[in-house]
Amino acid sequence: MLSKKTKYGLKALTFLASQEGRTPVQISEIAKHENISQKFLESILLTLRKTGLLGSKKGKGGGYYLIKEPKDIPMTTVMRVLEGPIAMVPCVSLNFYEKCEDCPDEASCSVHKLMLQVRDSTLEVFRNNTLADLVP
Amino acid sequence: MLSKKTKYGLKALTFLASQEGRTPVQISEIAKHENISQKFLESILLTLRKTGLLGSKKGKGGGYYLIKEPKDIPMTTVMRVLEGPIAMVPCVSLNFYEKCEDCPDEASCSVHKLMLQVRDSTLEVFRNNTLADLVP
DNA sequence: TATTACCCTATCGATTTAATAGAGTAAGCA
DNA sequence: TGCTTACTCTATTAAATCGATAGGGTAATA
Repeated sequence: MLSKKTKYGLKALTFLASQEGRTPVQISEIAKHENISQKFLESILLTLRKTGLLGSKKGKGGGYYLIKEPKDIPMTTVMRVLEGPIAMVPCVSLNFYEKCEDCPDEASCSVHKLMLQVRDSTLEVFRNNTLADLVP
Repeated sequence: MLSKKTKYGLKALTFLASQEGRTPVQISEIAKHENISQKFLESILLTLRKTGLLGSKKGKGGGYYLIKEPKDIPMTTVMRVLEGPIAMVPCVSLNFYEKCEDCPDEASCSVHKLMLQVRDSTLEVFRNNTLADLVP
């Protein structure tokens, strides 16, 4: 299940991408427009800034803005920052790999085999979509 | 993230599918072979029986067994029983649809659009795999 | 009729999630 | 300079979920 954090994050990014220029947008404006708890959104935007997806400006006329062009922001990046691993199981994750405790042999694991396919097909979707594709 | 319940359920089903005949297999044997907590596995197998995927036999020589042939058990069915919705968001779920509380218009929702693609690609994987395909 | 093994309910600790509160700090403007 | 605005950070919390465990009940078979 997609977390609210990811959902809100995606909506906020899309909203920023839909702006005319790249002038800072206040948190309160984003929160209001997307029906998001402002305080919760604050922490999400902070994460996105720390990862280098967003920039921020303090003081009057401040807010958050996109650093790169929407078409240069692939969904793989966004999803990994917000949701974490794209794979449904750590043992098939590219960026967050972990061995299963149970499961003596990965190669002969039925779950592994299936989830590998799911990961690849999901990954393809995210690779084929940039932030620009999400803007209505 | 895939729940342990689903993971264990898949492993148990695969193990049953790999058996020679369709004679009942004891819970304890499955649990031991797959490194699963026996009590936890009990509840999982119970679910699978109630859904009609497994049959059970009590008493000496009892246990669980597959009712249908592995090749006639699509992964879509198994995943929906064990994991629930295949979609990452209720508003794009075929079998567990729910409207988002926020989000005034589904058609223009960026998250909706993206998650629809993910659902379709994941669904295709599950439709192309039956239990028989999981057996090593 | 005794044993085996499935069946069911209840509980529990740990973790995660979503949200809230409140204080702190930097930037811009008069 | 001083005030306002708006981002920044820490801490807390309520609720939900997950994974696991315990223990007794019951039906079927040898």
